[in-house]
Amino acid sequence: MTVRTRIAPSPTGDPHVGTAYIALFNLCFARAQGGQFVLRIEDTDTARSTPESEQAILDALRWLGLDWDEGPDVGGPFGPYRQSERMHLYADYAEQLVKEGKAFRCYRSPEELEALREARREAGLATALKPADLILSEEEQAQRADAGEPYVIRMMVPDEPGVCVIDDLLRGSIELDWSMVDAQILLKSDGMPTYHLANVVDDHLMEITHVIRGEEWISSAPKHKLLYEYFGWDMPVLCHMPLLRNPDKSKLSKRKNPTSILYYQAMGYLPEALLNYLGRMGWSMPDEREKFRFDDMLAAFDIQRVSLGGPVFDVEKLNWLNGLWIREELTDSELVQRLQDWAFNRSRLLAVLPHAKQRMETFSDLVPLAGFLVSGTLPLTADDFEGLKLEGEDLLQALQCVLWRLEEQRHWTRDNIFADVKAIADSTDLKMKDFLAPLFVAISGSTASFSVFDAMVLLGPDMTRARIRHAIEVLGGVSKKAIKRIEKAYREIP
RNA sequence: GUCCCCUUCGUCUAGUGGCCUAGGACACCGCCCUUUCACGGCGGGAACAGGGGUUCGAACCCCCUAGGGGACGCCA
Repeated sequence: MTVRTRIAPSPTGDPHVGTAYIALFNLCFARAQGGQFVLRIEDTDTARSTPESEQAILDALRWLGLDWDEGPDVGGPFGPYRQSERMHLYADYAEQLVKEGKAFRCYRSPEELEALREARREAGLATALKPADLILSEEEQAQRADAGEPYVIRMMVPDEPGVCVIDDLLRGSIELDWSMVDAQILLKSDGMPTYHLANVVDDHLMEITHVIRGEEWISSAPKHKLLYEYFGWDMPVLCHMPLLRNPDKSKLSKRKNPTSILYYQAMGYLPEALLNYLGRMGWSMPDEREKFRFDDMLAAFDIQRVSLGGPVFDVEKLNWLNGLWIREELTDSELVQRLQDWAFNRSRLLAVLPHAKQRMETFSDLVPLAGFLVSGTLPLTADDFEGLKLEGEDLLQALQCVLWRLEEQRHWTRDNIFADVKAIADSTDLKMKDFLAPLFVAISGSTASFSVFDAMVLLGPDMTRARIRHAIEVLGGVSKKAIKRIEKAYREIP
């Protein structure tokens, strides 16, 4: 048996630990059976996916020690959907389905769609829009086509009651109601395929035999199964992994937890330990060992040992495990090397020194001045924010707004960060200087520090957000009631 | 709201009908080690969501209820 699995991470700007988690299990599953693991980054959302973000994912996975095989390069990891010569592939397949009556052109506008969904909601029906709801009269269709209105291609789906049976490697048969399955868009009006079409076409062309993906995909499996049937292709074996969770059990998200691999890098975790920890999420060694290498995991791997309850990502246990790795697996000289590679290297120091140099009188000033750049969580207390112009509820609101704004920032440059912070500062009647003071404390632990914007650039988005989040916590946190009020104010900021 | 998935200590988990008076790990608490803090060692509290079946026997199989999560986009 040749097993090929693949991963289609969604680059939300940074390499997500959830992506590494799925990649790890794909890799173990494939290799344990002598198969291949083919990595493909699949994001047809051109607004957010960039060659840089895709490269960052590959780099992060390599840093963790994961690797992959070169498969038939149908998608290929480097922005395949932006390559225009490949674009027609998906359009061709979509057209083929239209010709066969298995898909149709849809000229409905977003407003019409919303109205249709609303009507269904009111009628107490599922909001899934069916072909019958969407298809226009022939005259109307022709009229909109002649007017050159944009259209999408949607797949036909059953309208009559019934269930679709999906077989899952871990969960057995899952019965999903066809009433929940809408006439999924296959080709967007910009000519891009949606995930659903691209995924099925690519998996087929790449001869993928097994798909291991997150649980959030279960409900769209019927669409995929239907597409395989429409095309007359064999469907891969499906396996849905549990979702990594925040401490409150919701799906792991950067609003509640650092999710970027880059953050764990910046915090100074060993890649071996982080990978080890991910291997303990929903999985265990037969002998219940806590500490193991990737090779050990591979040798003992059995997909049936995956437990289905969504595991909470517990930073405390990760910390313990990382400490264990440092103490037990690294010699002193190896540790020296790791530390040098991590932050005490030439290029890193060169990036920091220009900011510190102006304020240095002796070498020994460096660590007090710039130590916060290589620290993790700062030892802050509410007292550190005393005596500033901004205080109380206003302070929390300011920090929360900055945090939200920065969470949306995709391009982490000094200018962009400055613009983000300024926008929020302008919404208050404070001077920039006074507005910035608490931010200094949150980011660097002191009001006397070099430019907070330079510091944020050097710290990177995830560490910056973690620091602000920590500051909010130290200040007592934002109550549910306050969050509503702040959200309202936030929305009014241009 | 509708559909689906899930449910063992606070957290990660072992457990696939008798080995379970439910084991390990993190966290917490106590003691020891120690000039301090860690590390390490020893010990402690802490769970089968609830209710019905099936069975000689149920954490494990079935049903119902409850709780949690996910999905319901021209995002993946």
